[in-house]
Amino acid sequence: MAQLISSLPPQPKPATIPHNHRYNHLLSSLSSATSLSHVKQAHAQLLRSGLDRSSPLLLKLVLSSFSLSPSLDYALSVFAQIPDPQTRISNRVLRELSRSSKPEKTLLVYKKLRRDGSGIDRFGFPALLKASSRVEALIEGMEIHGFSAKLGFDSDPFVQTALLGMYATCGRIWDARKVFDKMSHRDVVTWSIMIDGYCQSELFEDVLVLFEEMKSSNVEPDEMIFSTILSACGRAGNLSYGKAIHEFITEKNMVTDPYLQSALVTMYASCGSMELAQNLYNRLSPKNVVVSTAMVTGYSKLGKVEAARLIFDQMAEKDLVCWSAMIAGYAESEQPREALELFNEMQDWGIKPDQVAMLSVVSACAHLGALDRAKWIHNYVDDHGFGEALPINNALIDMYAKCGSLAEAQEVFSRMRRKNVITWTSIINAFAMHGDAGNALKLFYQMKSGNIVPNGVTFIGVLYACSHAGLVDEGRKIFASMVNEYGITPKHEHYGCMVDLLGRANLLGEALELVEQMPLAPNVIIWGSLMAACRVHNEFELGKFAAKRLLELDPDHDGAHVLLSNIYAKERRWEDVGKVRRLMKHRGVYKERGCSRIELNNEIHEFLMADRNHKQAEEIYAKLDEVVGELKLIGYAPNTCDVLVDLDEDEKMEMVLWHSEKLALCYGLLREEKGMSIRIVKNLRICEDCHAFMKLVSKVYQRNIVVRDRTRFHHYKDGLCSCKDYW
DNA sequence: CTAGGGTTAG
Repeated sequence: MAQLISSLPPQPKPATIPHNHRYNHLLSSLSSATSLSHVKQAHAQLLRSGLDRSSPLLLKLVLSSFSLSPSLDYALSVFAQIPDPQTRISNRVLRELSRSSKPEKTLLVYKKLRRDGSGIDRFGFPALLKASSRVEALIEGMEIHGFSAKLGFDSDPFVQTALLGMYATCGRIWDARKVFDKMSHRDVVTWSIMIDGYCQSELFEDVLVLFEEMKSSNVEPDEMIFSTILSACGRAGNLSYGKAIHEFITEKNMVTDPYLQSALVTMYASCGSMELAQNLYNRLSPKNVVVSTAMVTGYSKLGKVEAARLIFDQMAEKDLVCWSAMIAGYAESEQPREALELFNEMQDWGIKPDQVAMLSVVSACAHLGALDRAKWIHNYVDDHGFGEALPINNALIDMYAKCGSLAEAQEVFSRMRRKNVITWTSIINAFAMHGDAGNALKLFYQMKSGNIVPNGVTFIGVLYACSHAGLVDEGRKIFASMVNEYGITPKHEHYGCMVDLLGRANLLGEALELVEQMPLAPNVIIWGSLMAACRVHNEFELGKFAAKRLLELDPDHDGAHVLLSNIYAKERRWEDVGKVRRLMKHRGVYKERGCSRIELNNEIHEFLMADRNHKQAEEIYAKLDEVVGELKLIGYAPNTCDVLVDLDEDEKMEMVLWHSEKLALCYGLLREEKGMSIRIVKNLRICEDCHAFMKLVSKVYQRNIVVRDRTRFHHYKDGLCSCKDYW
């Protein structure tokens, strides 16, 4: 057919070809067109043949342009050339646009139609409203609502359902409900949008009530509405209702539906019960990719990444989504090396990452904290066309900051043409975690003057910065403005920052007052912050109180046990010390083993505490002896107060000296060129002794040392640390 | 000619 079209004479002779022949010919050309150039040729013929008012042909032309054009622009220009398009043509254009990748263009066409006074009927409104929902354009949606009412279409059930959906996706659940209540006829689709709206607004109780109402109004539930309900059960953590729905579905023989299978697995996983998910999964045969991926994600989110890997390895065919689920699983389970390894393996299989997969990879590298690897990934991002994507750039800022390079984080930030609240939050947080409160606050004010509205996450970074710089009044003001100016309800994290802020400034009474007055029940974060402040300021009584509250909530919290036993030791209450120790032994509480990484020549070296597995272990321990000797000359004495196990003082001293960050540091001293910074990433918080040790080494050996611990960065230079000894 | 509303895994 392509041959036929291109061999047509440029000027068909109208006189010799009958009208309906030309009509049929063009119609069949358009129907069989397989590329945009065919459509363009047919378009040209259409214009020449005098059939350019024939609406079936024009409709066919518009539809072919939409389905064959790589961009929507050609289709839109075809549409624009139609002098006075019939309503059914413009309806189709609205429909195509509203489902396209550029739904906002629907609203532009709407405005044009309104300007031209062209008709929009009850078939056009659902498309317009769908477009408004997709871009969350509430104002436009309401205007369209008004217009549809003026024309009397707001009593059409399809228009009403679309209105309902528009309000629900724009977060206006009560406006949605108003439309719903006015409807005289509701079918399963109506109920399903309404229920999904409640689910999106996290009104899970209402979801279940509504579902009961639906059943009693004799509307038969279908597969789709069950998957909506199941997701509500999962998000609400309502396992018993979820199970009931499962039984219901089983009775109706619907468990063969792949959508429902994955909805069930996701529901069980969100309720924390992978046993039930696995139970169901075992009975499925064959198992499709989607449900297997749901299993992988379910296990990963519960921290059972090995179980996830087992499912993953058993999958017969693997697509991009399941690869990225597994990569994200490792990235979020603190196994960034496995995540990056898997990413390489995925590429070996010839699977190209998309933006979502790329985000997991960037985040894995952020967890890893390896700067050279970060630069490699940044290059990869640019080379594979992700360099302009906003979410990717936001993740790059975070990655560079967590790999210790504020400069590169800033570089990414300043090159970005578009910035959103996440961009600003990321750069503010970057400065905050490096202890540069001045720049963090400067950026915060810059952001506000640029009319970017901060959200709850932004304030965590800003308050964190204030706390670590001792800016008490500034912090108080900002906390107040968060509540009063921005109407953000503080969460535990915010109160935790405030407790930290006050605690650091030795305003422990005020910190306690805040804890007692806050409307939330204090959790592990809050008591942990208070306890840490007490540790720094040697506030034994309050420290014991906070540690005990913490242990009530988390009986296995290692830090609280350590603090309690240390305080008892300082008070020479040996019996209590013994009690705590026995309790810990009984409960099997022990500190997560310290682990530090250092990257040298693109290779990542990992050290566990007291690790002798490294191939240069001998040299490293010799270097350690040398460094310790050197430091002792200027007054260093190992400080064993953070050592947890019950040992005599000499043994404790050895334990402290074998902390993983000291081993990594010595390896860095051996291998890293003079003048280069030594960068270490640690899984736990750095202990007092290692902190003092790093400071001294930075002075004696004239080295800049950068240590990332569990919560922040320490930059050591000339015997001082950027954290000013509070962390 | 015959158009419109709701789903699944990262």
